[in-house]
Amino acid sequence: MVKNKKFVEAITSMDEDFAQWYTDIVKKAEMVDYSSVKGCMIIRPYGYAIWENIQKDLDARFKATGHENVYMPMFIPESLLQKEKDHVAGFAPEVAWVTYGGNEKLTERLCVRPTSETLFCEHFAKIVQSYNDLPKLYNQWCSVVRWEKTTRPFLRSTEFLWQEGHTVHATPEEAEEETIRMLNVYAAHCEEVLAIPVIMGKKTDKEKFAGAKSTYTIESMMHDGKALQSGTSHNFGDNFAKAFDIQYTDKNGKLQYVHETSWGMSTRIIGAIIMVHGDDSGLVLPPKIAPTQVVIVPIAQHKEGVLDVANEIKDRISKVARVKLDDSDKMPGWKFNEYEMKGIPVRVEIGPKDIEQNQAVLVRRDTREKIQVSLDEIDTKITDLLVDIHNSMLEKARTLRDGKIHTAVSMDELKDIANNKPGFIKAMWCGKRECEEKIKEEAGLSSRCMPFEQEHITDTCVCCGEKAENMVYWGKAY
RNA sequence: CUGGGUGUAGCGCAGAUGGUAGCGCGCAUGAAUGGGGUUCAUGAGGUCGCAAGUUCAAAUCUUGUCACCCAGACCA
Repeated sequence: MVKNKKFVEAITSMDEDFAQWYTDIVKKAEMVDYSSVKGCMIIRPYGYAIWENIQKDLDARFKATGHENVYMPMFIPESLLQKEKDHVAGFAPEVAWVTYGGNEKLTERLCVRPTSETLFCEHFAKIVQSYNDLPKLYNQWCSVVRWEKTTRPFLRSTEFLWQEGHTVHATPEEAEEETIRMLNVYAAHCEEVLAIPVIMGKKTDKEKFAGAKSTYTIESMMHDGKALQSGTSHNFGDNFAKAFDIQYTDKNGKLQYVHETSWGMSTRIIGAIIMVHGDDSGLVLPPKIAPTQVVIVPIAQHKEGVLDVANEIKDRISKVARVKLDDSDKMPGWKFNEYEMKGIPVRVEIGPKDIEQNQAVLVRRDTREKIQVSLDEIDTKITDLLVDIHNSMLEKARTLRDGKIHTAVSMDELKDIANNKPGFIKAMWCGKRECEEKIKEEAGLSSRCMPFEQEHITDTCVCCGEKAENMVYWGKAY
């Protein structure tokens, strides 16, 4: 293969090797670096700035729905973790343990939180006594540790950043309402901010969270057709309340168990942003979370007046967008490639020829379309363009995804599609775990969710032929 | 955890049968150039992942170990 030496920094084509393409992007867009601890990633300023923007939006949505932020310890005593049996069984295999404090061996080992249900439960048990204390709507931003066997930047790392919401309610109805409310918050965030279309639905029992009564999910599809669980919301019912003895006195003076929920979204979503929107030139960032929304590249900047005009328009654009002016001594072509790699939504080119005509060239990252605009209206044009870019990114992602959703009515068809066409497969399911496991084994597909928007494909289960209960999205997942 | 691959300068790589390390890009300085990774000159930068072992001598051979990549299994 002939490699042009000028393009040594170029990334692997996504069609050639999607996994390698992903790795190239996270490294070359300077989002992460590897650390010396297995599976742990260093989130570099550019990656972290994206996370901060995600945080800002989500946090506002949480507050708007009445939630308060708290912070729990990162250590959980073994005995506390043990209290809910399904929960321990689910997490124990991937937990990191602290056994020494200084030089002294601990009498009880502490686990580094893989999630904080148990800590919240212990706390809720103390602070909830009466129906007047309910609901408690808490959230925390923190990192958690899960000793995963296979790790990849953002998608699955040993330590990762996330938020976990934990709420307790007086009634099952309120808990269910909260669970769905937060799922909707996630879906809205994904579509309105990240331009990622999602499928909302319920997890099967096999796939639900350890200790939950039911788990709801938003599933998104990556460019290679694989699924990424992008956020989950769990209704615990009174499972944890019983294990941790979280009771309150109701209006009638009777003791009742609380009903609890938890919901989370993590830095994993950054992996989705990369794999949903990215292309062979690098990242394509949704404008709302792009650390820099507009980059100005002056052309022939040493020439009289160019930088003055560039600075002038920068000041004006800064009132409507996060803007950066690159007046470094690199070549314009170098800058073009660099900022495409970084996924900056809009590039402004301004050179002597433009200045003569009182104009600038806008180039949108998603379509690469070049637009000439008068300097007089550059700020309003950019405002509109950022909105337009968001909308067309969402539309494009939706179209791509829908083109990769197939339907199967028989096991043979299911296997055939699984082997030959990347994407999701809609198929009917009887609800039995055996069938789900058989589909995993024979077709390599896991159930992604039972979507809220059900379709009737056939009357019978794609696997066993017995009466079907639900339409399920099946797919290969990250 | 299973199978395959990789580890030599910031990045990408070359170093046959052991003899003490090289190329391209990048970086620094200067000059020209500037609308898609521009050019020339000069220069800096490496205990060859780590640890033992064999040897007069190890990037090279042996063993161990750590990390990363890929495919699976496991799993938010």
